Amino acid sequence: MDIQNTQSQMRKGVLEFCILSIIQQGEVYPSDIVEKMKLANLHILEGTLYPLLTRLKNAGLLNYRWVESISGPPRKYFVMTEEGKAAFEVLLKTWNEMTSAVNQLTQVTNPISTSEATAS
Amino acid sequence: MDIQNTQSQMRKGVLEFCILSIIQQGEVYPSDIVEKMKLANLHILEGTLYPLLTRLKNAGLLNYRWVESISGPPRKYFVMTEEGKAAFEVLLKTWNEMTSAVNQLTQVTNPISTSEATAS
DNA sequence: CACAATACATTGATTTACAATATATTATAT
DNA sequence: ATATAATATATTGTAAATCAATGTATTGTG
Repeated sequence: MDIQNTQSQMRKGVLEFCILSIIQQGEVYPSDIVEKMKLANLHILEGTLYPLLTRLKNAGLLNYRWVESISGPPRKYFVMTEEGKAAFEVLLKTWNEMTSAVNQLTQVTNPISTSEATAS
Repeated sequence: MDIQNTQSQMRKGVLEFCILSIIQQGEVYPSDIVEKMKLANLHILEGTLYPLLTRLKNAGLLNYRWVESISGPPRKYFVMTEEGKAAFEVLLKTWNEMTSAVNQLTQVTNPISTSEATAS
């Protein structure tokens, strides 16, 4: 167990969120996603991406259409479903709440003021 | 596969980071950690926490000392090693870089208002 | 001495990212 | 035509980690 492992875990946690976000911004095929993720320093491999896209498609969050390519086999271009857009909004809220909570937990200069810290 | 799964993944990714942060802020025993995580809406179970603390201890990031309790068996109070403090600084940097990247990727136009994050 | 409360710890199942490899399509060279 | 290279989708086997359930141990109380 080393730090790199923990860093890797951090990135894993947001993979689906980021990929949904990329697809929401416009139709893309898998290689586009790999490229955009790499630009954000969030590397993802094809062996990870294809099963993930299949899971999201089966869950009803994504759809795809075949598009002919001028230089190779046809590509699967992915788009968000309405359900996918709604799911992304929920995840965006979760992301903002979680980063806020983690920032409070990890970057406090004062002890956590738990005014509501009564028993469970 | 549903949204709750993805939300859960997000939280998993920052578990070790948050736990190191809690221990860095002061000696705690496992139940303290569970409680503090719950207050941050980042729930962790004992079956997850004990192996995780053992991993961090074996990796040289943590140490512990036994402390007698007035109402039950003795407790393991955990403290950071120097190596652990250094590792936490690295993870803090990773966290800030990653959140910045994800926020750019997801095109968050409004900064999170709850923290005074002016870092990096 | 039995029982409850507290605390540390392990086991088995499930999930999932990754590395390696497989399958399929198109264009180019010979 | 056929072989080869490039591009693209897809699967398999392995390893790591969380979780639910359960186990072990210590202390105090009736």
